[in-house]
Amino acid sequence: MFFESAQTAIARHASGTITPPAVPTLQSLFGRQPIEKFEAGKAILWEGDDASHIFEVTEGVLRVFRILGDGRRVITGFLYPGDILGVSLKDRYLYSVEAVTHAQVRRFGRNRFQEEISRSPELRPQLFSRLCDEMAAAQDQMVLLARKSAEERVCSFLLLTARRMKVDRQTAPVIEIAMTRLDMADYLGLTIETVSRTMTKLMSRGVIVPSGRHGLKILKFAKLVALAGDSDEEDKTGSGYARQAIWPN
Amino acid sequence: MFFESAQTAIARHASGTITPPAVPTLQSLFGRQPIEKFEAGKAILWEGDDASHIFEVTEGVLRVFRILGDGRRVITGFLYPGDILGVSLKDRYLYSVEAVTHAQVRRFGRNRFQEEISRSPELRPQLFSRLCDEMAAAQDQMVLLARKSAEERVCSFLLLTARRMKVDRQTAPVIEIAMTRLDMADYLGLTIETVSRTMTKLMSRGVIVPSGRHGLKILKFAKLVALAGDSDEEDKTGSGYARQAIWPN
DNA sequence: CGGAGTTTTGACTGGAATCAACTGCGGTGG
DNA sequence: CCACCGCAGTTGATTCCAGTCAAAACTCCG
Repeated sequence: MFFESAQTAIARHASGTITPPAVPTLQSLFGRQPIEKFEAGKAILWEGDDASHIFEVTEGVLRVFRILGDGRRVITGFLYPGDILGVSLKDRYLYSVEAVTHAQVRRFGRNRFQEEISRSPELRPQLFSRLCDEMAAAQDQMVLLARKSAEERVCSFLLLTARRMKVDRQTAPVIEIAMTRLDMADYLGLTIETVSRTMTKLMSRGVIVPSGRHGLKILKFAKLVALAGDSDEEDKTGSGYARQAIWPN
Repeated sequence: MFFESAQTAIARHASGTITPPAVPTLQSLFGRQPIEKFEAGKAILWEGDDASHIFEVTEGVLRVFRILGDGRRVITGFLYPGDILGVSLKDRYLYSVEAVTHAQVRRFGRNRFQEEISRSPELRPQLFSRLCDEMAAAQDQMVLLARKSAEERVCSFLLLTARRMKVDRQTAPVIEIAMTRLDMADYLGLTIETVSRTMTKLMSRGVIVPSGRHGLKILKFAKLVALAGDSDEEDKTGSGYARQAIWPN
């Protein structure tokens, strides 16, 4: 599977003897870069900054967001280990990025990154594929924000989180919600009160139950899917999600 | 300017003697393809279809949309002449596209398109640039849908339309609203009634006035900008918008 | 234990949705 | 030519979902 193999390559690099992987992956580019650590709440980059670097998340969760003039915040996405940050860029970053939890990233100069990309016919389709995934996620989010109710939004978010953690839906999966209610609200276009109320309702209906500090056990997966609203969508959980890259060399 | 020069290349191709442009552009790829016409309301492609072609819009306006299981529709964007359609794709289209007005497109096989892209170091950065523009637009839209009021949404839409028509803001520009209230509503995450009421209010305040069948004259441009809500944003009207492509060969 | 930040809960409000009636316009055919 | 129809758009009355305001409860630390 695409993501797995990339992760494995990283792991090899991080631990022992460093040998270039047989097929270069986007992540393998970052393998030799030093790890940078950020505590929760610290900024990795700011909207409007000179877009000088590309980042790979190696640990933790990040939030990507923009702020309206009067302080309204919109979180456009969360980043997890294995995600790459700053790929879709102009000459300045389009958004700010902060650590939600303690987090680690590797950094790669943009010019060098672009050289590598233009040199390598293996890397290019991977990069295209990433951008397309990002676009697909953005469109899902537009659908959510434009037409879904509060409950549908929260359920969609829980399912998205479950998907990112690659849980299998059979065994009452436990997901970790690393972010605060405020982060969730700013991601879902709601208020913290509405998020809280909706979560409470889902718990009282036995769809989910708390599980430890930030954990949530999904008791009724099918119910959650139904409540998420996009009934026509294919099943995106599991291996079907990581499709072959369609872009040629 | 980036877009202008591309358009000019197309125009040359369409009219007389066909000579390859000095620097190939994405649009010049489409120059020799036959023109296909669609009447208003007809579908160009459907979500889930085999993503076999890339399109260039040469005339008219298209809507890009997705449908929730129960019929709710979300328009994720509109396409104007010069826009390219189907670039950000997996093996299946992520959305449906219909003609809003009578429209014309040129079609290019995806495999051939990908060959051309991977062969040409001039074309690749242009394609990346397109994808990045698309991402930027998607993020603006997420901000709009997540946090803006009905009035801010409508004003943002009018400004976006003005920008796409490259009007200059000094001379009380007239914009053409080709789409119906329903299209606007499904794009802005509102209902037709709310769109209608908001437009009426803007007219009664003298911000805009009707101008012919589908035309709107913007009388108070600065007011419209203020009402659009994103006060921190830079001025995107005019030449500053078409930046240099940042991607190298 | 205390205090700050986060989350929950409750009462109330408000902006947009809904439901419904009406207007205006363009096309069509008697 | 104009009466009629259908559709897009407007306007009004009412509803309702999520926002706002406020206070209490919980959690994590030092």
